[in-house]
Amino acid sequence: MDKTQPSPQTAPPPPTLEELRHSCSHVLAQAVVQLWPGTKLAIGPAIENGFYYDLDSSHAFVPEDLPVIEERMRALCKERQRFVRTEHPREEALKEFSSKGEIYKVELIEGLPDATVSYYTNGDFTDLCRGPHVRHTGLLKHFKLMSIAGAYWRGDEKRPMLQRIYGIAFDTKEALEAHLVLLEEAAKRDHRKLGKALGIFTFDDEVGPGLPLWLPNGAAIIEELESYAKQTEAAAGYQRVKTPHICKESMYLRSGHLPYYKDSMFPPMEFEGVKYYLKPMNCPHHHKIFAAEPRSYRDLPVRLAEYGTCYRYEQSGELFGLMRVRSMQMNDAHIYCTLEQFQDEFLAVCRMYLEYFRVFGIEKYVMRFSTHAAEGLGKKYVDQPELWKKTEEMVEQALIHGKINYVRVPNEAAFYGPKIDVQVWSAIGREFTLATNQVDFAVPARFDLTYKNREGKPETPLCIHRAPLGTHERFIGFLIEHYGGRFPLWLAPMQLKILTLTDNEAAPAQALAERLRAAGLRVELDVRPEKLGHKIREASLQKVPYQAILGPKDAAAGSVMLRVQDGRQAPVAFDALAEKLLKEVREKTPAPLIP
RNA sequence: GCCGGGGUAGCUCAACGGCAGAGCAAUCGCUUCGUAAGCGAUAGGUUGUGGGUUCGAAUCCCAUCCCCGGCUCCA
Repeated sequence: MDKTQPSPQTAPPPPTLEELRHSCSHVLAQAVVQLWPGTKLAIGPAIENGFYYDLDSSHAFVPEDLPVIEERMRALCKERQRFVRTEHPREEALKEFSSKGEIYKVELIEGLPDATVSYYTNGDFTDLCRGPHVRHTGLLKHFKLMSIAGAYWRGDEKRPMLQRIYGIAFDTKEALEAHLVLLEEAAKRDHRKLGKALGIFTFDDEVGPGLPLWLPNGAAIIEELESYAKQTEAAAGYQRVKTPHICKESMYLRSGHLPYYKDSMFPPMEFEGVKYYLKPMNCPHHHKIFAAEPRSYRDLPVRLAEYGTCYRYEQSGELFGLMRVRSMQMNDAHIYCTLEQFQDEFLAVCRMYLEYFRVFGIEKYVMRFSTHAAEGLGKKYVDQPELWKKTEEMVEQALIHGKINYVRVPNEAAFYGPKIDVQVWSAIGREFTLATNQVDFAVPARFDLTYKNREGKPETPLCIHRAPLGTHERFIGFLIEHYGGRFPLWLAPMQLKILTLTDNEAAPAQALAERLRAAGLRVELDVRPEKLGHKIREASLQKVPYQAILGPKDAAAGSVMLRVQDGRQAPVAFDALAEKLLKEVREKTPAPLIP
């Protein structure tokens, strides 16, 4: 009923998501201050998919507060208060906020370089904010408060912990609802939930947190992944090695890991006066294999691969299902090569990634290229700054040359070289960090790794650390969510379930199962005296790719009715069944096929 | 590690100071059946663990372990 509404020609552009989200966080703070006067305000930025506000209140927020706060926010929005931006000299703002005891705002202003700072005011509420905001609160409609959480002030664990309230905001009702549907869908696909329901893995209090136990169905997936990886690596000229799970302290002192990563390693065990550590990575062991024999430039590149089990003492609060664990099986390999060979080797690794993405149906990916700190080389730098820079240039050139989709992220490199994190997006658009690769110029020298060059002089090789399939733990966690538990035939723990109609089919069903198993297929039998609908339901809930229905008519015809979960089906002769399924397994068909 | 929320049957959950329950799964019987739940019966528990308060504790308090949402971290 806004009579002053401007004509369409002069209508202001619709608010952007950033404006909506900033404004929502402003109104959130306003509502909280009204409900709990004296709450100190910290910061309320717009974030991907939403916004949050950090608050320091004598009131301890509980989830039940969220609807109360949200109701107050909606009341404020109904008032259609204009947001008014004002500029104030820095000193004046400092004085004003310190007089109010807004210590966090004071610190924020102190960190701002500009001579003036901006406030946004609506009604009687004013907040320090850079903006931008929407014109008035009436434009804020499609938002929802989601959760409360603790957050360290300025992300520093040594500083006070504030209370953070998260919300989401969109420009349309449809977008908000779509996002909520996505969250629901994500919850349904949660690998922890599906992993349990499908009998893939479990945790046990007495085994310990972060130490997954792989159940038979999980082990079946592991075996398939591993054999695929081994096949791929063999074809790419990798050699397989095996190394122990522990080693002496001196190796990690030499590698340089111990000073940096001691906190993330399980404490050492000591015997015969020597400390031994569980290995948190395979690199030093592989370096020792490289060093085990004299190497010539003719031998390079040397590619050593191992599905090595590593142990990392992740903090208890960091553990998360299969995604962050304390024992992990890595699809690891180290490539030792010359500077000249670097680009080809690096791109071959990238191509292996792309092939994996294709096979697993990963459509969106990005390589995060992590370099050294922007200013100087920082503490992580070991020695030889020229070589460090050169390595980064080499990596970046290889990425460009190979037309690899990458983004540059400064200051997140490993201590021995630049890092490439592989981000992928699952079928429902959730982001995962699957794997991380490093280019290492530092550690081979520390291990005195050398090869004889053409002139017979010793030279230090470059080392590429690569793990395209990451760890079994994280990769299978990703696959569960990516496929929603409906694995392609080659990975499915149970590939086919034979469902009988009457007792008369029990014997032929058993014979067929034995035949298929002998062919190498994972087959289960359901001969219980249950109705077919019941059996189909159970097999569907177990997400078995194929159901083979065997009734009197099928038995007479010498075939089964091969059914997929969505109900499509076709008869397949006993004699043709194994080959049909094996073909799909060989070809790694993404979804079950009905002839 | 930090802030907050949780932990009840194999699973999903109820009971919230007064006899610990339901559905599904399981077991046993009946049913021999054609495309996502056939019928009946039985069994299933030291309410995560250890203390405390109380006539009485799943319920209130303390400690501890584990899980969840975040923060921090992620070689």
